[in-house]
Amino acid sequence: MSKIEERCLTMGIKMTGQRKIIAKVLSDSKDHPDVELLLQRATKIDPKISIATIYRTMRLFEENNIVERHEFGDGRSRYEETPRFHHDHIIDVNSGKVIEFQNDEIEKLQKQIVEDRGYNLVDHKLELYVKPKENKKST
Amino acid sequence: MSKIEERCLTMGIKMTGQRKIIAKVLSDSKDHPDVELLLQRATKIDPKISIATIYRTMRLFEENNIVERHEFGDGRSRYEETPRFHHDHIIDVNSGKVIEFQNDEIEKLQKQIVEDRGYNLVDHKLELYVKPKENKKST
DNA sequence: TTAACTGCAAACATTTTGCAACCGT
DNA sequence: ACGGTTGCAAAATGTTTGCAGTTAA
Repeated sequence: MSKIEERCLTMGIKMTGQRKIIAKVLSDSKDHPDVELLLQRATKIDPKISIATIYRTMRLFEENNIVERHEFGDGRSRYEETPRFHHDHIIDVNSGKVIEFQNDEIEKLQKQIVEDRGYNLVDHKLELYVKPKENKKST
Repeated sequence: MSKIEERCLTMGIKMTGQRKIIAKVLSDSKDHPDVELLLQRATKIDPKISIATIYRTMRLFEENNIVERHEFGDGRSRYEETPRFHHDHIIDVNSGKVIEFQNDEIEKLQKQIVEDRGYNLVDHKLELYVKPKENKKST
């Protein structure tokens, strides 16, 4: 049973065949797939799964904090299993590669910034768009 | 002449009647309007301006670094005149209000994080989603 | 003058939804 | 059995584009 499927049971989510497949596909993904890619991967297991089910399932998982949804600026949503330890993302704009990182000091500063202004932090998004260091500039 | 119109001239952008209106509307906006809102405001000056022109003009301005485009998670793009001093955003998820802030220490840490990994920072996005501090919790 | 711009409507891409059939508990 | 779930296709949403007519330089 996939990690995500376990989380679903904890949340009392009814696990249908399709949801199990989607849970497994995303649990096995080491990248940050979009709906199209999830559909491709799920289709290999169940060729008649529909994109509407992927959308509905990702929404369900997101509402239950089982997955995180990201918008990295390419127009569509991308997903990852909610990580046990929070991290942010570095996006290589040349290759599209996404690298995860963690920085406690920034986290602390964020909390402090909003609390100084009378707010509580409920969520945040930090994305660093980068290009590889090079001697020659590309493009 | 609006601040944005001046910037356009510097960039050698041909200033049509519609572009002048859109430039003025955005220069006068103190919030972060989306295309729909820009259209509403522009329509008060020229009732026959079209939404396609707003889209095309915002893209043109964005490509020339005259405006910044943001996606605050509500599905549509929102714009602001490219600020003379960089800042990030706090979004009050209850009211939708956007507050700008600046923190040099975080900026420095971001640069350091990517450079330690062999990259150059070309852009970044930092958004803090908050709720007002309260004694009672709402929702 | 003429290449670029505009308005309109159609096209697009992504996501959501209505509905009848289906399935898990 | 029955309420939730699925697949399909249609609709909704935000954005882009082809084209014929218009305009700024």
